[in-house]
Amino acid sequence: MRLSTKGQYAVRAMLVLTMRQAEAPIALRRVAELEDISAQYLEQIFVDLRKAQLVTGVRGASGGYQLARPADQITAGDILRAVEGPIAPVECVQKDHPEACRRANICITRELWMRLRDSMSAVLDTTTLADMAGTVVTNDTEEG
Amino acid sequence: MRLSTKGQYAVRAMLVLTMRQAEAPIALRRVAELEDISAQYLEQIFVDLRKAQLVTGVRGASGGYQLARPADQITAGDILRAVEGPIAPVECVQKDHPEACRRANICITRELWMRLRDSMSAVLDTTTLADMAGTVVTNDTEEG
DNA sequence: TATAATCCCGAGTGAATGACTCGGATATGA
DNA sequence: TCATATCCGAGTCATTCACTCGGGATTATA
Repeated sequence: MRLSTKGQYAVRAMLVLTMRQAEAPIALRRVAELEDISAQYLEQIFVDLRKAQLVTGVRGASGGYQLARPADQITAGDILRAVEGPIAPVECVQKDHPEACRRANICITRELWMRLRDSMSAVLDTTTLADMAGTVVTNDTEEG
Repeated sequence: MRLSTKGQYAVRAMLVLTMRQAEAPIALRRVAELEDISAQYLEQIFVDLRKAQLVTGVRGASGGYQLARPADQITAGDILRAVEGPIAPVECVQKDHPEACRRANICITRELWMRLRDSMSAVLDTTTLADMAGTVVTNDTEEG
């Protein structure tokens, strides 16, 4: 029942983009340094984030990444779904699941997993990057 | 963000014990048959459940397993913690975690993970076996 | 117009985990 | 005594995780 580092890194990286939001895009390498994440691994993560249209990449020298939407319109759920797939404790309660398993109608545990999924979504889908950035005590993001 | 099959099997197995609760203990092999789970794998799961004092094993012929407490005093959280460890989306927000990570005080994402953890616990720790068994429409547990 | 900086992309890798299996030892009711 | 159980440690095989490697395409800037 653990989040992968991919998910954690993605949220942290998105928060860097949020807090350093300016005219100029910020380079992946810079994000990696600030958050102490392997740049090459972070690259893969940004591929997912870009495909999910959460960030836009600017190529060429002095390029980088920017949020694709305002920070109050991107939730933690958006980010996690982009890099980790559907938020569901078990496969049979995925929102977009094509077919239910054949014991769905008699499955007692299914209701539990649905309620668990919903309680997770409730937190993740209502917490935006702006919310999170707002809780910061204006510390630097650098290592402490 | 997926539960392992171990956790799912554990809950299903405990529900079998709940619903077939009688004088006699029920054999592991029977539970495995009813729920279509590998008996040898289920054995490992019952080791965890027994160590967590959620079930008691009765050895010898016509032995088996029983709930160690009434079904309304065992929660889904008890079961999952027994077989999967602490319920926490990331390590740094485990309830029994010995030391916080060194960036805990400046870590923005930590609060999100704590809220996520709490929302998960809220569901899992308030749902008992009795609750779940109560929702059943008196169908047989056999495959359908 | 070089050139360095940057994003973009597919593939590979080594360790860890997940989901089991195997082979037994121990206890006990019939 | 013997079949039926729980108990227990170890082994296996596939998958996933958390990266690394080696390039190609694009673009500001010197």
